[in-house]
Amino acid sequence: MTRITSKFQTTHDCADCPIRHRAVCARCEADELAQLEQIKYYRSFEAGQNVVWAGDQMDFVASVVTGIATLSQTMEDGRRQMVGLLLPSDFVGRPGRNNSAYDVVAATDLVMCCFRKNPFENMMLRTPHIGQRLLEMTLDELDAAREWMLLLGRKTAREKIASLLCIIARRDASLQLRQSDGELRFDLPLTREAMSEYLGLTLETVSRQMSSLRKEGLIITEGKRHIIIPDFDSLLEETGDDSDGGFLV
Amino acid sequence: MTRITSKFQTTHDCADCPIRHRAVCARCEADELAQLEQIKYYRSFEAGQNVVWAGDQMDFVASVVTGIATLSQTMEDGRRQMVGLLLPSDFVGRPGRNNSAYDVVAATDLVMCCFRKNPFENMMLRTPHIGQRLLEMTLDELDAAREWMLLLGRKTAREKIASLLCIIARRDASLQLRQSDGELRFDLPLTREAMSEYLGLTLETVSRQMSSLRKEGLIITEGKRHIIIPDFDSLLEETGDDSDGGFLV
DNA sequence: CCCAAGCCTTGACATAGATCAACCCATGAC
DNA sequence: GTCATGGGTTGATCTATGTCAAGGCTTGGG
Repeated sequence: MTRITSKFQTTHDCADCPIRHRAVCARCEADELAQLEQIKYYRSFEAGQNVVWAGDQMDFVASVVTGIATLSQTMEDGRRQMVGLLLPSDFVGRPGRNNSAYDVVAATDLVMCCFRKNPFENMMLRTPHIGQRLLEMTLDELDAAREWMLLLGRKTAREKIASLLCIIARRDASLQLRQSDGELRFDLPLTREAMSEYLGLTLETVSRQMSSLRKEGLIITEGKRHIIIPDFDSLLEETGDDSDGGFLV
Repeated sequence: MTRITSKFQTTHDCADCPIRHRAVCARCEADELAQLEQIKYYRSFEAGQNVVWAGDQMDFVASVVTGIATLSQTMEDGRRQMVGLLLPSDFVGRPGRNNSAYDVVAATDLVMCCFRKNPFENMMLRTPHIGQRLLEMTLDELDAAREWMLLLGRKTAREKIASLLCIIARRDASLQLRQSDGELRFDLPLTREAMSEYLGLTLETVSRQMSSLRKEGLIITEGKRHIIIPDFDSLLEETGDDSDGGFLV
C-alpha cells in the first residue's frame, strides 16, 4: 500500500475520513486507529476485475482511494447499463442491506478503503456526523442519477458523448488541476465499451461519434485514450445542457 | 382539509410522521403540535398545476398526502424527461439546498404536507432519527433511479410500457389492496404524454404500444385510463426484468 | 345545439442508431 | 518472428422509434 501511505501528508478534515477520502491522512489514522483497527482495511483490484457481483453478499461499505469503479446492471439477455461511476472519494455500499444490487467492477486499477458493515453501522449510530455526511453524499448521487436519466432518455448520441467527456474532464480537472491555458487534457479511464454502457449506446456508435467530434476539432486525441479538449465551452455547447447549469448551490 | 382530518384515526408510528405520512395521525398531532405549529402546513394543487418550477426558491420540504406529483427536467429546446414520480408518502425537497433543481408538477389533484425548511433542518439536528429515516428513503430513491436508468438506456418501447404498468400496479396494489383473484385493476394516474416523459418516448409510441399490449390481451382497458391486468406475471415477462427480482432485502 | 380544447389513436414516411462484418494496430506469449 | 487477443475504427444495411398529419371521442362553455 505504498501508494497510499505516500499521501499521509495531505491536509485533511479528519471528521470526514471514514466516508470520504480525499486521501488517507495521518492525523485521522492516529485519532481513530483504535476503533478502526478491526473495521477498516484496503483492497486492490486490477482493471477489469469484479469487486462484487450483483446479488452477492457484500459485508462492507467502501470508498475509492485511487482508480475508477463502475456499478452496472445486467438484463437476462445480457444487455448492460452502467448506473454508477465511482471516482476517488466516492462511496459504495448501502447500510442496511446485505447484498449488492449491482456489479461493481474496477474500470482501471483500483484501490478501495473498506469498512466492515456491522461495525460501520454501529459507528454511524454513535456518530451522527457520519450519517449526515452520508445523507449529503447520497443526495448528490441522486442528483447525478437524475442528470444521467435526462441524458439516457432524451439526448442524442453526440450529446451523450459530449456530456460524458465534459463530466469526466470536469471531475478530473477538479481532482488534478491539469489545465494549461484554456486547454484541458486527460486520459479517458473508460474503454469504448464502458462508455457505451454508460451512455446506453453501442460501442460502434460511441466510436463513430468520437471520430465525428475529432474531425470537427472539438476534441483532439493522442493515441486512443488521451483526450485534449482545446475549448471546453465549445464542447459544452454540444451537450444540450443549459449553459448556466450551476446556479444551484 | 377534511380529507386529511378524516384519517386521524389511522394507527401510525409517530416517529415516522414528519417525513413519511401514511396518514396524518392524531397521536402525532398531539405529541408534536407545539413544535410543529409553526413548521407544518398543507397545500392542495389541481391536476396540471406546478408546485414549483426548476430554479425557483423552495423554502420547504414536503411529503405527498394524496395524489401524484412528478419531478421533471427540461432542456433548452423543450425536450423533457421525468426524473421522479411521487406517490402518497413520498418525500420531496432537499435539506441544504434553497432552489429546486426540477419542475414539481401535480399529475393528479394533489395534497402535500409541507414543512418550512429551516425549522425542519433544526429538527433534524435535534432528532437523529429523522435524518436516519431520510437517509433510508434517499437510498431507496437512488435504487429506484438506477432501475429507471436501466429502463431508459436499454429497454425497448414495449418493455418500457410493461415496466411502467407493473410499477404503478404494484405501488397501487400495496397502497390500496384492490386485487380480486389474480386480476389487478387501477386507474392510470398519468396521461399518455406524462407516460412518454417518464419513459423517454414520444406519446405516439406510448399509444401504439398500449394498443399492441391490449390487442394481445396482456392488458384490458375500460375507457382510456382504467386498466385491468388479467395476469400480472404475463405482463412481468414483457418487462425484460429478472423474474426473481426481489431477492435483495 | 354547436364549438373548442384536451386527450388519444392511427397511418405514412423519415432517420438515428443498431447490427453485422471486415479490418487495423498494439501487446504479450511462445 | 508468428500468432492470438483485446481494443478500436469504418462501411453497408436494417429497423425501431420519431415525425408529421389526420381524425375520433369526451367534456364543458356559450
